[in-house]
Amino acid sequence: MLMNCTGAYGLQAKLFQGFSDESRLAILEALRDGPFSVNQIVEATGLSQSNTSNHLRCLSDCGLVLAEQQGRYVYYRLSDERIGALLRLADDLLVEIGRRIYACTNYASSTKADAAPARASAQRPRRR
Amino acid sequence: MLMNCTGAYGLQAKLFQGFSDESRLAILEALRDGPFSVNQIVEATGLSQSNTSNHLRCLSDCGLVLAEQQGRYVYYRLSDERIGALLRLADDLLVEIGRRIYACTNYASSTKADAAPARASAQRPRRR
DNA sequence: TCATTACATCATTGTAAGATGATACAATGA
DNA sequence: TCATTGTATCATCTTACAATGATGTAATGA
Repeated sequence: MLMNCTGAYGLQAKLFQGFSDESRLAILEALRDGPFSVNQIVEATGLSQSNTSNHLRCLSDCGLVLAEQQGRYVYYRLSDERIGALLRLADDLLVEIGRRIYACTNYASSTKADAAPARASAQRPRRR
Repeated sequence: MLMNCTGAYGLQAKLFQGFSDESRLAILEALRDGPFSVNQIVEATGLSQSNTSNHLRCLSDCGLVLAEQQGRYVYYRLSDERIGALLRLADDLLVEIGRRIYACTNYASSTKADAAPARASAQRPRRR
């Protein structure tokens, strides 16, 4: 399953995990223009059909989208207008800290020894 | 590193990934009461010291917290007040969809054959 | 200079979960 | 009843990444 959500912040973490994937964000953004069938979402996002279904199941299980069957189509829509508000607020935040996030390498970057030198991180304060 | 953030929603996904961990949420919540040193955060959250440092590095790299060294202490604080607003908005959302998130099993639940029967999911619409 | 404290980093391990291709199932129409 | 279309599920692979314990390093004080 997605997470244990045992601790105090488990639910919140789980909610944010729903937003923490590029494909799911693309789906949620597409769904802001109204209910769409799976194939319409596939076309809008460029994801594969099974991948889209997987993410839709995740989003549906997490309560972020609602599904309604009409004939052989299943139409998905956002379950709450505050989802859009949250995405907008995140956009505001990104304006401020976008560059820092872009430079984010986390503590796994040194293991791959790829681009950014981990020992000479310029984002965090260095000792004198 | 944390993510590739190549696509259109890469930055947003990365931002939300910063929020998508229970330990990091606990740290962020603790930091809403003002700047704290690492040890203070360790005490407030109950995480191990190295684990706390790892998460703080992630949060710092992602721009969600700022670090300032004073003597041998490093004080961390939230980098933007909208972080608190975003957490509050998430709380509002959770009031609405909390139960559904709690029941979230995602598509990995069936592989472990543990609790919830995957074939008889009651959260999503079933065909007639 | 040495000990202690505060914090960061490293190496390792285990697990979560995204992507894919194949397949199953359901709804419609011929 | 059969073919087609729309969607869901499954098995598998691979990678990301959280946690841990050990160690490194900087700042302070004795």
